[in-house]
Parts: sequence; structure tokens; C-alpha cells
Amino acid sequence: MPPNQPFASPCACSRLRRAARAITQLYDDALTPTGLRVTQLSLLRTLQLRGPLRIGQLASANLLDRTALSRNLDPLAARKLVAILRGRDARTREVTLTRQGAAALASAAPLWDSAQRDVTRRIGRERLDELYGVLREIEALHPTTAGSVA
Amino acid sequence: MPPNQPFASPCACSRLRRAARAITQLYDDALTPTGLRVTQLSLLRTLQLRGPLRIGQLASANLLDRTALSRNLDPLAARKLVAILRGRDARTREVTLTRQGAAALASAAPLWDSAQRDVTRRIGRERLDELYGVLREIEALHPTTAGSVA
DNA sequence: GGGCAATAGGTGCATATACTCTCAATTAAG
DNA sequence: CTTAATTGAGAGTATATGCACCTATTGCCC
Repeated sequence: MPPNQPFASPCACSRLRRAARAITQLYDDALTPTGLRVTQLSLLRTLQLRGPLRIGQLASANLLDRTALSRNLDPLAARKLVAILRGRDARTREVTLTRQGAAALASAAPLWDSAQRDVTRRIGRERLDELYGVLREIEALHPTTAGSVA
Repeated sequence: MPPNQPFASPCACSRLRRAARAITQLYDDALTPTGLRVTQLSLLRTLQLRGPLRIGQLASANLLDRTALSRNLDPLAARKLVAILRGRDARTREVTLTRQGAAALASAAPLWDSAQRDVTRRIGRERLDELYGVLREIEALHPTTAGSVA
């Protein structure tokens, strides 16, 4: 059976989701040896660059639902790549990158880089930059983000 | 607390996923009255345009993993918006849009259209068309698709 | 200080997504 | 025709994602 041509959906959302699925596999494949998924890598990286963050902050930094993020941390916490501690304000939890988390990041970095370079090479840096621009505008459509992203 | 600026990740994958999350909410919000999600709408639409398809065909038409698609059909089958029947080849299952499925599509159409027009207006048709072009190339990065999309 | 609104998170539930393993049916080899 | 390889799909498991609802703190106001 000849593989179906992907459906040329006119729906901006379906198109984005589809592309996201496709590229996710490329990155996840590359990251396989580390046992990290690109989603997880992204969270670790946010923590590395921004330092300890509260659940809500880490969520909003990634435009992720708070509760979704919370659960995304589970496998990372189980592997002790992050630690989740109570903040001074007892309502809050501080998420910190552990030493092991930093190590995992370090070993994943070249693999991520390889995937990223692959994509850059195949799509072209300029088109990719244009893409980022449009994606930023699309992120601004997010109900929660609507006011906070100029 | 001032909401965090979304993390300016250099990762093409994270960026795409993030934008996909954002735009999904816009569409899902619009579709709320129908009880359909944009993911589901997309599948119904594929069936409407292409007629009955086997599981694998419907999956590849949407660049979706076969088993993932299979489960995505569950809520649609439960609501009897699609019917899943054995094909002549007893290994296969044919997924068909039911009358109720077509009706659901019809009532969702104006809501989808509203969301789509909103996005088109805010992003601009040209930029959106460019976006689609890049997304097509990104889909071509998909391991499974690699060979089948020129 | 007591009461209440606002805030930070968690839980239950439902869907979305993909991998591995397994089974059944068909087809190709001989 | 029998057997082996191929193909289509389901099941188990794990992660990803978001909503509605609930709990615990904190601040604020009187």
C-alpha cells in the first residue's frame, strides 16, 4: 500500500500539531541514548538558565498548564534530575536542577545539538528564524499569554 | 507576580510544541460548545474528505502513530461519530464517518471557521502561507515520512 | 485577632501520543 | 499446499496536556 500523502488540512492548528509531532520524533530519536525526551530536556534547560523556579513560573515560562507541568516533573523527580522543595511561602514549591540533572543535560547537549543542526541544515537558518517569528505571534494568541506578550 | 516571559528556547522542537499548545487552546476554546477537540475535528474531516479509511491510512494521513490514532478514535466511536468495521481483508478495520459524525462536523464548522479566521486575521494570510510551507518541510523530517514526501 | 479574598498547588479525570510486544490474517516461497 | 515472511492492528506502559474541583497559605481589612 502506498503511504497516504499527509492530509493538506487548511487548519492552522492541525498543521502545527502535525509538524510538532514530526519534529518531536526527530529530537526524541536523537535523545534516546540519554533516556530524556525533548520535553524533559526543555524543562531542565529552563531550570539551568533561570535557576530554581516555582511550579507556576516554570509552567508559564514554557506556556504549559501548571498542572501539566507538575506531572511532567514526575519522571524527572523520580530520576532525581530535579528536586522539588517547599519555598518560604509554604504554598509554593521550588524546582531545582540537581547535580545529576546538570550532568544529564551535559550529556544530552551534543545529541540535542546534532538534531538541531540537522534541522537547521535541512530547513535553513533564515527560514527557521522566520518560523520563530511567526511562532512567537502564535504563542501570543494563547488566552493566558494574551496580555503578557507584547 | 508578573508572569514569566516565555523562555526563548533555541530548540526548534520546543518552540513548535509550545506554539502548538497555544494555538490548540484557541481552537479548543472555540470548539467547546460542540464537545469536540480540534484533534478530533481533524480526524472527522479527513474521513469526510477521503471517505472510509483503514486505521493505518487514517494515521499516516495525519502523520500520527498508528496506535495513537487508534486510541484517538475511542472517544469518537463512543459518541458514535465514527464507526469502525472489519474490512474485506480481515486484518484491517475501516473507519467511517457516521451520519452523526457528519452532523457534528457540520455544527462545528462555523466555530472552526471563526477560530481560523481569527488566526488568519491576526497573523496574516501571507505569513500563514509561508508558515505552511515551512511546516511541510518539517513534516518531511519525520522518520516515517522521510521517504514518502518528496 | 478573626474572617475572607486571593494565591500556589494538588487530584481526578479525559484525551493525546508513541514505543514495544503480541496476535491474526494474508501473501510469498518452495 | 505448507511454511515462512509480511502486514494490519490491539494491548500494555509511559509520558504529555489541560480542565474542574479541592486544599492549604498568605494577606488584607476591620
